[in-house]
Amino acid sequence: MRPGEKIVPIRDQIADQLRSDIIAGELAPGTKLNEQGLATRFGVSRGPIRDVLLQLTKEGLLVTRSNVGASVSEMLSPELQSLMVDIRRRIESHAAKQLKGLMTDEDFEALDYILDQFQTAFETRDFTAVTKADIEFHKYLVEKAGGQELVNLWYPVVLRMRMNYKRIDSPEDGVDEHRAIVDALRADDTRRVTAALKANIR
Amino acid sequence: MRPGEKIVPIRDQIADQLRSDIIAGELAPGTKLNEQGLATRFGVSRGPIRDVLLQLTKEGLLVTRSNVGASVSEMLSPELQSLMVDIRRRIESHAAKQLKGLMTDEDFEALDYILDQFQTAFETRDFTAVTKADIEFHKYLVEKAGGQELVNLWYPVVLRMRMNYKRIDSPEDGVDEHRAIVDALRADDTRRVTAALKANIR
DNA sequence: TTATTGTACATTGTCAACAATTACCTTAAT
DNA sequence: ATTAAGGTAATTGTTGACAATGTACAATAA
Repeated sequence: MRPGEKIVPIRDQIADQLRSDIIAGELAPGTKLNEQGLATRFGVSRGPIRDVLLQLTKEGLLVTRSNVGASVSEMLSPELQSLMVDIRRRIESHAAKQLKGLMTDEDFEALDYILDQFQTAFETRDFTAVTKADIEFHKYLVEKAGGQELVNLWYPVVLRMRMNYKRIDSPEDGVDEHRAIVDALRADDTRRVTAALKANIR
Repeated sequence: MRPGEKIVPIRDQIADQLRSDIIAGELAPGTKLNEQGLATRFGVSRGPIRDVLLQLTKEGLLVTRSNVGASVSEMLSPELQSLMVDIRRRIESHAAKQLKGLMTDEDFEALDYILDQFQTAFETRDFTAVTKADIEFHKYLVEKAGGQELVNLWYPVVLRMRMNYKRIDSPEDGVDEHRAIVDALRADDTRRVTAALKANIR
């Protein structure tokens, strides 16, 4: 197989799809997810669907009650929301420290590519794609800094934060903010990276 | 049915068992978990086992590779470990704030009961039970303060922290530290609660 | 009318068989 | 001896059928 050609298990694809739907608000909080329905929709049996529902439940996007099923989580209380922001900042600040002297040309190339997608998505008003690119950008840094381990901690926090945003407050200056982060990373200036991240996370 | 008599699904019981084994160190990092083996051991089919493995993977205790299987996670790096401590303190400090004026007599009764178990477990040198009681204590507070939502965020952090402890450093004065927390809660003194929690989390 | 009980239906939980993928071991060539 | 290729066994992924549970509604009694 050609290197770089990666195989994505169907269950991950289904999970991505549902995550997008939830974050984009197409599945409103409280919406009940029927296993058989999803199975038919995605053309698989209920087995993989159950895996996906369990996964999204652990990520905080769904709430599952025994023998009843899964439904989309309600919005976070303001208190929890600000706690999430706080924790996410902590994690990414931590990542910024670890990244000192670690970024390679390939990394910057990858980040630039993600930012291009971000820009395009923003210009075409595809806010779902904007959100995905935004998450992808930060995820790249978090993974680079702390590996899958850190991503696993960080991911549920971001998802829960994103769930609470309306599509309207997609930041006009999101691209600039992210470019500021990349610039600070290029300068290998941890303090500036941290500051740029804090400004971007809200 | 009498209230308080709760039904625990077998899959949760299996998950609890495996969690204990991992945290107690009986399943060393890197140990591969065989689905069929676990199924036979617990007398169920592979279905529920797969659910459990996926769950523990999301909690960070296991690492799963596609088409290969699940194995016990490796220890955290010192950097990640201290980040975990930091985040856990943030969460429980947040909980402390929310608990102001919220604790009832029933709550204190429940906490005292957990502490009794803690004491007994410690005296009989059952360190697995000590750990469970310890986690149960903090979990009670976190859930009371922020509901299942907050527990879902907090739980993986605690589990990953606990995994890295040897049984030897089971604190001699764990009981006292927890009594201090309860006392501060009784006095409804948020600052003291926070301080007591911070001292206990390490 | 209201509360309760029983019944039918829909949905989730579990299971065992089958398919797909990976890991291991044997064999052969350099 | 080392490495590569092939085949076999073990393991995970998926499926459809069946069991267990919960929900909704209708019938009944207070």
